[in-house]
Amino acid sequence: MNQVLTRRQQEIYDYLREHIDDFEHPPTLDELCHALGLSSKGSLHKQIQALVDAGLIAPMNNQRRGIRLTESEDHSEHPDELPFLGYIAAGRPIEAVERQEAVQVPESLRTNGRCYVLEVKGDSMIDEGILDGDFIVVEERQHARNGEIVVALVDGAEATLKRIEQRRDGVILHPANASMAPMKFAIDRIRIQGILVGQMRRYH
Amino acid sequence: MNQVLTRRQQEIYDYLREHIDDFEHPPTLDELCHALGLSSKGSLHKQIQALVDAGLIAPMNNQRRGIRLTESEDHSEHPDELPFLGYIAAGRPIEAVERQEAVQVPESLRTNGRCYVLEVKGDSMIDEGILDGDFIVVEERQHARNGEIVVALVDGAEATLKRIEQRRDGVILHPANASMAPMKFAIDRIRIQGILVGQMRRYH
DNA sequence: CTACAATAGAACCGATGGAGAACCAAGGGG
DNA sequence: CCCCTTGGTTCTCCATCGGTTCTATTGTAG
Repeated sequence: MNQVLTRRQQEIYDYLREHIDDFEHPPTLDELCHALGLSSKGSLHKQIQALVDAGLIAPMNNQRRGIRLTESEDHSEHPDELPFLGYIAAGRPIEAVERQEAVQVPESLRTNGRCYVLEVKGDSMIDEGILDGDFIVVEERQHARNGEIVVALVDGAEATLKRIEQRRDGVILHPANASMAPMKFAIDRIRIQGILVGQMRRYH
Repeated sequence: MNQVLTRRQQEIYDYLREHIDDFEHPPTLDELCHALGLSSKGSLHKQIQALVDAGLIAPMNNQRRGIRLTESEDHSEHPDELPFLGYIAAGRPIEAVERQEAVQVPESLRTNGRCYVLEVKGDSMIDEGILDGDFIVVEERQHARNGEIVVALVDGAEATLKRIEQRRDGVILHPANASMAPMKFAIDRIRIQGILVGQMRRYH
């Protein structure tokens, strides 16, 4: 069963991991075809079947309930905890914490995607109510919609937390601090690492 | 018993979770049919039966008006949940929520005392990074140290979230919003209801 | 050239959801 | 105590949706 995926299979699987939650219900083959720009559900079915064989998609034996990813079992033991990866400060790489810890995060502050927790250092997002010392919940994702707050990697080195605006001719990162100016970059200098989905602060 | 729901079954279950409280009594099949736009209670019954088999609806053996959701067993013991009491807006009493709900709150955001959760309305604490729509965790307590952020009751009527300064001759409540001024009260006009110990925000 | 991935498209067919009728049990009113 | 209403249960019938299978075509790597 476990074999290597073809390039297309990998593409489709990646697409599913990212977008399966965009669907109201688990998508049918036809819906997925449309979303992927295919026009033959027969073709798609072959790819899906390969992913089923690889154990990545729940097999649906002639049932009609749409396509679901197999549950990743690594969430099993601590369903209410997410990994704490380290500290993020504007303009420096994410400073990883030496030994991986876990942080309790309520369901409502996360998504179904892969999430992790960072602690914010610095005041670059202070006007959005994100303060030094706050914990943020980030969903691992490579694409963002304009206006979302993202963890972005500049030149593969500096990590930063900013509101993003993606244009044809470049990417603008907007800090939320009156004393800092937006910065514009060529598209290929920016890599999105995740999207801000939650935030927590303690006062004691 | 436990199997995956079909699309329609999921729809109907979602509908029930959402609207079952709209009915005066637990609904009859006919009422549900009407609400769902069906015209045959026989058909509906088939779907309901599937949900019963899936363990989501309490089996109703020939009882009338017997459609009830099975208590989600996760209500049983949730040490990680706190009661959600309602909304707090500066200058108004706490607006209690009709039916008490619970909110997951990580341990790190609460204390050992009795805690509860409120949703913030308004911008009076914006400069402390507490925005409209944020959830705050409050420890029930009658006394505060100066500088703590408290839920205070003014004249037994208005609830408000402010940083507190207690002096010999009165109590000063400091908003965290440049456009609002601190207010001073006689000591006996203010009753402290709780202390801010945590805060959560969701971005999705 | 051969092998294989990828797609289009048609054809197939069984699961699903819905209509409607018949049946049955409980309760209320006379 | 009987009858009628209300509402749950069971049944058959049927259209359609959606997963599956097949074949044909094209592109590409070896």
